[in-house]
Amino acid sequence: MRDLIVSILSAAIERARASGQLATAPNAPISAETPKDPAHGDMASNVALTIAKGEKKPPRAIAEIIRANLELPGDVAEANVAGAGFINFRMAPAFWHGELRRAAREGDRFWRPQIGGGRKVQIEFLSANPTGPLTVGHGRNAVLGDTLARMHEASGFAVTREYYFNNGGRQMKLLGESVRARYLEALGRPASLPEDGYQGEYIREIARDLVAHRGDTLADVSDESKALEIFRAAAEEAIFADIRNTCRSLHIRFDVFTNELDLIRGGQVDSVIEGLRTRGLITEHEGAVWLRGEPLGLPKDLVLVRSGPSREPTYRTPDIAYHIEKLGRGFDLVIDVFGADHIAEHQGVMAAIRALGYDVARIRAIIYQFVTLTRGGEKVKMSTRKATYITLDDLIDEVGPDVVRFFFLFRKHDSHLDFDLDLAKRQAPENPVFYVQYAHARLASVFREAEKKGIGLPADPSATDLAPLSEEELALARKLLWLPEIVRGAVEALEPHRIPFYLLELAGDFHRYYNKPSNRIISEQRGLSMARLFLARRLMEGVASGLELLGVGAPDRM
RNA sequence: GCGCCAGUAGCUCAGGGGAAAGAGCAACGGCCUUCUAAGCCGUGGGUCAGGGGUUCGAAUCCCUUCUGGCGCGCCA
Repeated sequence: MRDLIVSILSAAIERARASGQLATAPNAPISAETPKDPAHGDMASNVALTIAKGEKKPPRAIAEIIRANLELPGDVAEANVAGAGFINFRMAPAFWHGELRRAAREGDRFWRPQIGGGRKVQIEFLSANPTGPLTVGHGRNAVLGDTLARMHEASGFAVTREYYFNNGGRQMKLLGESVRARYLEALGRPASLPEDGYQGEYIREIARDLVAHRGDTLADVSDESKALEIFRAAAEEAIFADIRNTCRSLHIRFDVFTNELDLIRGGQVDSVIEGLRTRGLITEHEGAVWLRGEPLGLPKDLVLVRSGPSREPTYRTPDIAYHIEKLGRGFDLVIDVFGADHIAEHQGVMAAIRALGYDVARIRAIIYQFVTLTRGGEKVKMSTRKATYITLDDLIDEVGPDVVRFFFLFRKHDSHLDFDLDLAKRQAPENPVFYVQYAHARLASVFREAEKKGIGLPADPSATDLAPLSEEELALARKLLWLPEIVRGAVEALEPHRIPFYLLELAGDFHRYYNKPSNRIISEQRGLSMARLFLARRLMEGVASGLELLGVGAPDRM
C-alpha cells in the first residue's frame, strides 16, 4: 500500500514539474504513513510540507497542485488535502477485501512478514549463573529473550537460543562451600556457612540429597579442591534442573548452553589475552593482567587475570572470548539480552572485541531496566545470596505463565518495571492479557455457534462475497491488517512490547464492535453473515498469531 | 564526581518530528430473554518535570537545570 501511494505521488510531482506548476523535486524520499487517526485516511503524505520552503508557496497550495496531478488507480478511492498540507488517501473497499482474502490464503505467512530470509540469528538471554532459583528479575530477561527469539523465528530467521553461564568464578566456589557446610551439618558434624555464603533453604535440600545418595563419603575427601569441585558440580546440576523447570513452565527453551570453564579449558581465553598483548593493549601491575583502558576509550584499565597464584581470569575475559566465538560461528546477528547493571561491562567487552579486529556491528544489545518488587507498598530488597527474593516459580504459581509473560512484555524494555505483587494477584482477572484472550474466546464461541447452525465458510477464500461489510467492519479489518507491519517494526527495532500494545488495541476495537446488537455476526441475512464470519475468522487468526509470538495462549473458552 | 536509563492523567505506562495528547487501573453513572458481562456505553481527570534552542511544525531532536533508578569491584 505504501509503495503504491509513494509511486503515484512521485508520478504526480513529476507531471507537475513537467508542466511548470512545481519548481523543485523533493530532496528526500517521499514519505507516506498510516495516520494515527483513521479520519485522516489510510495513508497520508507530508510531501507538500517538506517541499514548501523551496517552492516558496503555502503547503496547502502545493498539496492542491499535487492532488490535481494525481492519477488514482482503482484501489485508491480518493485523495484529499487536509490539515497543514497533508495529502490523505483512502483505499477502496475492494482493496481491503483483497487483503482479507490474501490473509485467508496465506495464513501464518501473511501475519508474519518473511523478512529474515534464513539469516542466522543468535540470541543469548537469561544467562543466570546457577547459584539459586530464578528470581522475578530474571523473568524479564527470560521472557524478553524468548519472545525476541519467537519473533525472529516467525519472520524467517534461523534462530539459536543460547544460555551462557559462569561456573568458574568465586561465586560458584562460594556456592560449593555453602553446600559442603550444609552437608556436614546434615551429617551432624561441626560446620558453619562461610561468611557471605548462600543461605537459601535450597542449599540444605541439595545437601540432604547428597547425604541420601552418597552417605558420608564426601565428608573426608582429602584433596580440598577436588572436594569443593564435587559440591560445586552437584549444586550446579541441581540448580540447573530447577532453572530448566521454571523455563519450561514459561514455555522457554534453549538450544545451546555455553559455559565459562569450557572456554577457559579450550584455550580461547588465553588466545584473547595473547591477541590483546600483541596489539599492545595489555599491561601488568599489582600482580594482575589488565586491559588498557586509555587506547580503547574506556574510563580506566580493566582486570583480565587476577593476581595471586591461581592466575584465574575474571568473568570479563571469557566473556570476550565467548563473543568472538559467537561471531566465528557465522551468525549474521548476535543479540545480547541483559540488565542495565551490566552495561559498563558490555562496553568493555565490545571495546576489546573491536580492538581485536572483529565486526561489532553484528552484535546488538537489548538492555532492560530493573524490575522492582513492591509488597504492601514497600520495596522488597532482593538478594540471591541472602535468599530474600520472590522466585519466578512463586510468581508463576500465583498468576500463571500467560500473565507473567504478558506482564513482562507489556512495557518498553528500557523502562523500569514496577511489579506490585499485591496488585498482580488482586488484579489478575482484570489483567490486559485476559482482555486480549477474551476476544479470541468470544470469536471461537461464534464459530461454535455457527457450526451448531450448520453455517460454514467455503474453503475457497474468493467464494465469499465481502461487499456486505460495513464501513465499521472495514475499519476493524484495517486495524487487523496492520499486524504484519507491527511485527516487522517490532523485529527490526527489537521491541517486543509493540505487539501486546497493538493486540490490546485490536481486542478493544473488536469488543466494541461485538457489543453492538446490530453487529451480530450470525443472523438471518445469509450473505451478511458469511461476510462477517469471514472477517471474524481472520480476526481470530490474527489474534492467535499475535499471542503465539508472545508465547501466550489463545484459549477457545474462558 | 563520571556514565547509562527514565520523568506524560490519582496509579502503572504507550506514543519518540506531523493533524484535537492516548490506554489500562482507580472514581462516578448506566447496559445482559438473542453468537461468552473477564465485555460495552457515558462522565470527570493533563503546565507531556522546569527553562532555553532548532523547525513550516516539538511530548518527540539539541543544550541546560532539577528529580528518581542503575552502574563506575581482582563480584557476575
